[in-house]
Amino acid sequence: MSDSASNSNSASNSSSELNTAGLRRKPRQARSQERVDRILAVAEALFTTEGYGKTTTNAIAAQAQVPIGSFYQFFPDKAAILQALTIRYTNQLQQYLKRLLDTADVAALPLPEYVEQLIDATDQFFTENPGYYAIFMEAQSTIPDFNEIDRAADMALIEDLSTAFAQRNPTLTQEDCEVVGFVVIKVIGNLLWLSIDQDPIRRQRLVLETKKLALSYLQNYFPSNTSNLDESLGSTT
Amino acid sequence: MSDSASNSNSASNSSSELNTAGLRRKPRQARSQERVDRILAVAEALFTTEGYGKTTTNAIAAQAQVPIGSFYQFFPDKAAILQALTIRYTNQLQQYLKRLLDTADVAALPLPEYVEQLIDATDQFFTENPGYYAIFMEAQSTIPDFNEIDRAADMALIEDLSTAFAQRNPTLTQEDCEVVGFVVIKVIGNLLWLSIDQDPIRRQRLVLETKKLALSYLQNYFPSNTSNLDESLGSTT
Amino acid sequence: MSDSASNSNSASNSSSELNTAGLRRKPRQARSQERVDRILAVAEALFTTEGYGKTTTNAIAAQAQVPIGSFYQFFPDKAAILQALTIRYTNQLQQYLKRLLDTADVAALPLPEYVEQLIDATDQFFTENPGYYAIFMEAQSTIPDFNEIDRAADMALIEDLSTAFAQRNPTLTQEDCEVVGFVVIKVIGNLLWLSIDQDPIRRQRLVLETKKLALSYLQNYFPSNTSNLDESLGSTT
Amino acid sequence: MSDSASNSNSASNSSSELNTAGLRRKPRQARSQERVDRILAVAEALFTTEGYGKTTTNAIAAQAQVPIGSFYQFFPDKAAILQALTIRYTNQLQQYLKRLLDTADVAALPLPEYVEQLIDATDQFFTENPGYYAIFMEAQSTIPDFNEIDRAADMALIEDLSTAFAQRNPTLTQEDCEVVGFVVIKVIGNLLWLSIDQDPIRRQRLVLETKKLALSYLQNYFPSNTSNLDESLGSTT
DNA sequence: TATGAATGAGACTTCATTCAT
DNA sequence: GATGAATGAAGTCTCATTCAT
Repeated sequence: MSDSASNSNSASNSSSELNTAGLRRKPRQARSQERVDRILAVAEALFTTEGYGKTTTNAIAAQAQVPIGSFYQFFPDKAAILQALTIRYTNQLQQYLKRLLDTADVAALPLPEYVEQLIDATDQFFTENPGYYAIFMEAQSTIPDFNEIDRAADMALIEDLSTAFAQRNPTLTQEDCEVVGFVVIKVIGNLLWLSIDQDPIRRQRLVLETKKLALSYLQNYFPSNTSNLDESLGSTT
Repeated sequence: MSDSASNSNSASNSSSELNTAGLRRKPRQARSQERVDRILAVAEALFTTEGYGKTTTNAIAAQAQVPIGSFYQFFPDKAAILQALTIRYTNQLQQYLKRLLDTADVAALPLPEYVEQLIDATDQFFTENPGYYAIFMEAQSTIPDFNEIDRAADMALIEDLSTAFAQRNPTLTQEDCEVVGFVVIKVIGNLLWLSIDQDPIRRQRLVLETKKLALSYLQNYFPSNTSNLDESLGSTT
Repeated sequence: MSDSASNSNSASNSSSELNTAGLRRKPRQARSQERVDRILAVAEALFTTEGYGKTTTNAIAAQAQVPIGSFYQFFPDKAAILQALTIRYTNQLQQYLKRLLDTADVAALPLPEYVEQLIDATDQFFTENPGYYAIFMEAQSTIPDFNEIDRAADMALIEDLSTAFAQRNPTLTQEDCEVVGFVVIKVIGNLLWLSIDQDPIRRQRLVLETKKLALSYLQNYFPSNTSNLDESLGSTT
Repeated sequence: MSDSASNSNSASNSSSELNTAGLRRKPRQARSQERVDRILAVAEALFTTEGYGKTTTNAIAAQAQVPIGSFYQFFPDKAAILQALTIRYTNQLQQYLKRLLDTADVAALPLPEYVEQLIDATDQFFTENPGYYAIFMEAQSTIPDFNEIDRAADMALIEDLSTAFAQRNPTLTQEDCEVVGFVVIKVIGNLLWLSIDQDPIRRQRLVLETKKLALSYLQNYFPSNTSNLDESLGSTT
């Protein structure tokens, strides 16, 4: 409470910026940030298990052990928390993939391996964050103009990918890179999310198909000498 | 199911069955059917423009000129109407595509043209039914176990596609056909829906990319001698 | 909806119209009307004793033994009940005075006696309806544009007076009559209301002064041969 | 109180005393006094435009650039500010009229001119302080026993008038003077306030009627040789 | 069967006031 | 003394659903 220093490492720093989006008041003090974090964590859980519509702000506040009045000091309304959650998620995924993509080895990987890494990473992220897509979709249908709000957050992610693409094939226009990045991100996200609640075997198959899909598509833009997909990705079980 | 000829004798039958899903009472009389139709039409409009959460059952009933009491004779609760809507939509899309796929000419088309037709048809359906995907997503996050409910409706659509695939390449297993059908349907749906509220130029580009994506992917399962995608699909404007 | 005839007598009509103002739904059934009446009665009491701000809609509904949901079926919001109350009051006062003024004897009375009757009647009305003015003032400061809303209701009252004036002195313009009516009504109302919570002696004096004031003023417009006010009104105690 | 010369030595004294009423702590320092003044100014504006009920203490404090914590060091609660405002207003009006009445020339004026000056001054005060009456009425219905609280403040004003009356007609008892003062003050206040939001022509007429009313009434207590009201007040435009 | 007035739990949100810093 | 984040009781109002007519 009275601890004077709490931010000597810059790691937590970036994470604290993430939660700032859509907030009414930027929580400067450590306790406030903890509260916001608790609120988001509880909200994520409730939205996922009960659904957005059936989750009440009072329930969120109560479970997060934050007075409802304080809740509304941080979030202007119920929808804001949904928005904060999606933005936080998008940023987390971006960080997650950025760490992967920025690794020199990965960037230099042949396309098939590259795709495999990308998709495995995304898959892992989804597994670790089961609420991601569900919350995304809820936001989609609940928040007016969500697409525009989201586009900004999404952009960072797509641009990272786009940059990697541009390095891999300098002849592509920026437009090309962005569109391809958009398609890849969205398709992977959709397919992996659909695979989540399937039985393990089918799930594994869907992940494999996702890789096949992405790779086949990307090869249009990154021609290589690898001609046999099955060889590079391994065959079906 | 795989019979290529669509029988004309039980035409009205299938259409009346469509709206039966999730209904409390099968409306036998013409007036009831009209009412159900009006309810669905109004609900579709309101869900799309206002969002599911902000649409009240009373508003739906009022606009559909159906007494609220009667409303609850057809639909057990608010969610049921969402379910009925998604099922109706899925069936409509299935009918829509079935009509296309069942045409002998189309089935015999080379893969690129086939894909093009499939995607253009889906795109058109989305354009004509702007609420489709939005309602789908709402159902996803609102109705518990929606995926399982939906899977049945989806199945018919996927099976149609699957059957077409089997005819095109008899060496594929049924499992393969179904998975590929699932992937194609979902990916096309997702991408086309994302393109809907984009500006025309970007939208056109996304449709093109969708075709590229689907074709590249399908060529893994339907090898042919067409090697140049751009030739077969035409280049960007 | 299907009731073909419902307005053969005009007597109860006017009384039922009174409470209709500002209502969300016109209560057609007897039970509904009773409820509205109970709500108004309870609200009047609570507004007077507790004040408008401290009176809750739930308290009103509870004391009136009307479910809060039903309450909001009749009144769109808390302010509407205030408005209904003021309009009802104005109408009641109008009815009250009209009955007096319409009496042939009264209309023919010399001005001093006429004024005396008018003020005594108003005083009695205020005594019988202690909430009148308080609620009026609350409405004044709570409802935006209340003055305009009120003006209509007020008009009837003023016009009755105005008509009586015109008969008494045909040389007056309508404009004159209305302004004088307005001044008399407002001044009497204000002064009598101020006298309500004073001790009896002072109160009686204030009523007397009110009569003196009104009479002196009116004599500007209705010259007569009565020259000594004290004679006609009696002298101070 | 009735001394005709207004002392110049304790000028700032009186002004600082004005805001002291109902305050928790007498602000000794200049900054505190500024703050109280700012609070009152902002509150007056907000109460007038938004209404008392919809104005929050936090909003007042924020707009007055006074920390909410400090706010509560000056005012025990929200109602206190309303009370302070009314008392300040009453004092201001008293000062305003006192300055007028204390002028030897005015006191010696014939009754019609005297009344005219009094009413014009009051009218001007209302015009310059548009929130006066509204805030008065709000206090009336919000603060319990406001009448008693107010009576003290009012008394000074009435006593000034009462004194002037006594000088004008020494045969009147003090009781008479006070009652007449009360009636005149209240009636003028009420009528002028009602005229404020009317169109200019009607407003002018109402001011004229107010003069006629007051003069007619006062002539009962101050008989003179002026017999024609219209001559002395001028005729309508 | 058809109707729509009635219901009331509970949703979201506000704001006067406090008190730890 | 000064500050403003924190508080939570309580307010207004909604709406899915029922059931008496």
